[in-house]
Amino acid sequence: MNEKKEKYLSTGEFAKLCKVNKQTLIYYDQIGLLSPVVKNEKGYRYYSIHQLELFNVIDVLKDLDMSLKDIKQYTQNKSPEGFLDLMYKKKEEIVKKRQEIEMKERIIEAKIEIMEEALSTDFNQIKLEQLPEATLYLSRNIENISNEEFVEVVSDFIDQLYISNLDSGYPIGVITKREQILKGEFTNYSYLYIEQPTPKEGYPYFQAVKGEFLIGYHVGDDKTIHQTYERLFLEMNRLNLVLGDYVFEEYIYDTIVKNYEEEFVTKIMMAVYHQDK
Amino acid sequence: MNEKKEKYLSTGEFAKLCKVNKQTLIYYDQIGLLSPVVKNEKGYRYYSIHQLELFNVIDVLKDLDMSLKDIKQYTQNKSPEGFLDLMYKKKEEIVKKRQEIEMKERIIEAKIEIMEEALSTDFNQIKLEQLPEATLYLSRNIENISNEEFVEVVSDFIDQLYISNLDSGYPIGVITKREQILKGEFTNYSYLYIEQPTPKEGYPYFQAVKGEFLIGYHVGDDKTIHQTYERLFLEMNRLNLVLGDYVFEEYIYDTIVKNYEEEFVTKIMMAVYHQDK
DNA sequence: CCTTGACTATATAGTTACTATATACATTAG
DNA sequence: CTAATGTATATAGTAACTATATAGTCAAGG
Repeated sequence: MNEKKEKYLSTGEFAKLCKVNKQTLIYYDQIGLLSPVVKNEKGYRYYSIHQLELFNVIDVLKDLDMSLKDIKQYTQNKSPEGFLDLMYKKKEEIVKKRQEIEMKERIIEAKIEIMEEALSTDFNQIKLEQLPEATLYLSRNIENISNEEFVEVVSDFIDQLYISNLDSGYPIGVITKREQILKGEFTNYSYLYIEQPTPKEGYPYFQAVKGEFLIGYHVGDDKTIHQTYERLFLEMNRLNLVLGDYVFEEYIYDTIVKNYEEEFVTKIMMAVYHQDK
Repeated sequence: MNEKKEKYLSTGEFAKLCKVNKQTLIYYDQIGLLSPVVKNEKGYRYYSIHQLELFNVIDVLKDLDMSLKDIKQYTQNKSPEGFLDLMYKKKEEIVKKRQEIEMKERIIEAKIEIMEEALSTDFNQIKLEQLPEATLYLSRNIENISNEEFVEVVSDFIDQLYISNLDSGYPIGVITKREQILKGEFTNYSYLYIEQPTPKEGYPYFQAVKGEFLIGYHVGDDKTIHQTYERLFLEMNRLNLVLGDYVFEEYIYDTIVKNYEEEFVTKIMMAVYHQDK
């Protein structure tokens, strides 16, 4: 009969169950966070399986950015009510954490999509394409803006993306109006934007665009982008096209995948329509 | 015209956008992970907004347990192909990470459920209840087992839970057969089990149970559990019930919410049937 | 023009949660 | 009975910040 004898686990065995280093358990014992139920005369530690549940709870709390000190605070003053309160709080935190992970997953997926497209694109070719309707989240107007104002607009824009969970992982692009383009002010942008593949209801500042676009790629620094615009204008003339209201620019290769500005690639999408219409 | 002048952000401004401490950016500059595009003669750092995208990528990689050293390794040797490969790899990792978070969310939910039930329960009362069908994941048989064998069974059981994603957050319980109960060997358990609220197809070792149960609560150490069993037997007699094949025990209050064994609470669920049947 | 307050910088020390190493004693398997 | 494996303590090292101390910079107001 094994009624009397309780079943214990050595430090090594318990560490294996917890999937941590043995030293970590010794450390937890030292700081008084999780001590074995029994310590024999030789100083050997013995844990009970019930302590595995406690370890798992500690592990979850740790994952939710609770310091070992704060966790210890709780474990030294345990109660069902206190634990329930803690769990209510941590439930909210873990939902937020999950959403952040989901967001990061979307970012990775978006990067993969962009890179795959880029790697199968000939940057010398100019294409005429019918682009589908898209929903864009826009910044405030940034025409002829000062550096300080620009910083503020960008900050607000990024903050909005963050607090409203609008970051789709797609790159931030810029919109330039026909007016500026015709004046040759190719970098006097009007808005920042980010595409929203699954737009949410109830958000303002969205603008749908749809129609025919002339698409070209600029390789190199922004300062030389007029060269690519000239190539695009030539192609427009050749195809008997007229410039529409807006031009969209997106970085395809930027500081994330290239070390030098000369290797950066910007995708230029000009709204156009047929002259004979 | 602001064509020539590029727009820059100071360390403080950029830190706010990145949602990190200014010191962190200085640290990243020091280790050569992310340096500002411009550093003026006074040593002031100026970042471009494009660097925010790079920071975000670094942040995602960091979240996926990549060391700053390894991230630096990549950033010093950038290429679209290399980045795409990295993203493919990290996509898999983040899916795993999300699943782990989801699991932890389930654990928290299960703890809340158990605590809420416990807090509204009178541990002195013995109830007769019809329990619905439940799917249980069982360990190997642990009757009359030695300590070493027990450790192995528990390890295998926990490992299986982990690798098959079967941990529902519900507590691990024990099953004792009528045979042992009648012999008074209340702690000579036959199996460990964990309830599976959403059982997965294709897993063996599952056993459904359903029927009438006499439910009581033991407050205190396992060693005194015979006292509660005696109370349960009295109630069985009073209600003209006969012991069924199995008894289930689950810890309701254990080392997670109570500091002393005398305060632990075990829920005992005895399968019973009516004598006159 | 000068001062004040908010910014910037560097250098260095401290923190958290491990993790590794060195040394010594204990237990168990052949 | 020895070798291999396990345990222990003590101490030092690590990663990624984070805080502190000290000093230079800059723009705005009196």
